[in-house]
Amino acid sequence: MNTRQHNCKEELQETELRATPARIAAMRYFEQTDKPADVQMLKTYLHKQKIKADSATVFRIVNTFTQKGLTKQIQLNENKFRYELADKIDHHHFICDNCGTIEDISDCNIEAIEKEINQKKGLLIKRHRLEFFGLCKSCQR
Amino acid sequence: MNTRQHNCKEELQETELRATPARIAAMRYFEQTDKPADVQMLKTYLHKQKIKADSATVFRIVNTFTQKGLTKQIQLNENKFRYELADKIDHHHFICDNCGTIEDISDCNIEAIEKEINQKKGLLIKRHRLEFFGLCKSCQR
DNA sequence: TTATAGATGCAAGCGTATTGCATGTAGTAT
DNA sequence: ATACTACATGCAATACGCTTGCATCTATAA
Repeated sequence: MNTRQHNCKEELQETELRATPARIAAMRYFEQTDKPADVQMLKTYLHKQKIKADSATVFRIVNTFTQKGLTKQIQLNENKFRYELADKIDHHHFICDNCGTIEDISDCNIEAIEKEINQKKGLLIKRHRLEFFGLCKSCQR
Repeated sequence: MNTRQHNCKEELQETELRATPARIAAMRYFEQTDKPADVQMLKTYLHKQKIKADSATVFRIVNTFTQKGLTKQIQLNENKFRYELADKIDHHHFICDNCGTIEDISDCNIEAIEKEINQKKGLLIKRHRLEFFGLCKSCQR
């Protein structure tokens, strides 16, 4: 659920990317759902929007989006990448072992931990990835 | 650096796995180094130990190890899996963007965060994965 | 409207990971 | 020590994610 309403076309032009139908629709996907998408999901979504795009194209789209900082690449213990908007406030994911649901988690205050690591070990931390696995509310029954 | 000294053969037998040369050597790899290994690395290591093992076999070895709880599968933003001992005390990884060095990080106290999430959202968290990315000490210069 | 840099489709190709089947071997019983 | 059996391995085929080269198409700007 992304409350901001973007003009996908403008957003693409701001990053010097041509506003092609496939890219506009992909952008719209990311803004309308908070489920990190893999290439197959995106491709399917595009087809439903009457835009048929080759897998290679979809791979290229997510790669350029990521490179331009629009999206970011994440891994949820699958042997493929997923992508989600990069400008969402810093958050993490919870993945249900049973049903696979992905839920956003925020307010983790990892920054404090990063600061401590920097002081202790001298590592310059730029990014982090944090995922939780377990059982969601309904799968606990 | 793992200070405990295991008898790899016994350890395998305890898990009802046959102590074949390839498995014993793989086990030894995991206990002698703290670098999470991918299949290629393991295969190369085995060859250096005069044990030639097919890639399929190495994949099967890490999968059975992981299934039996000896190792665990991790992802470091590459399109492949790595494996490391499962019984190491809870820790995380730092990966240098520049040179690729992997460093262990511990004492992060994620448990407190997990407890909070459980109370707030009712999610039952069983595992987590946390990785940091940035520049290591020598690459900062 | 046209020109052109950039995007796409298609097919080939690479690397990781899995699987079926025949063969080899560790562990066990004799 | 020997033979048996269940399990492990090698090999080849296959699946899948992802990338790339090249010809074609198109969004953008002149």
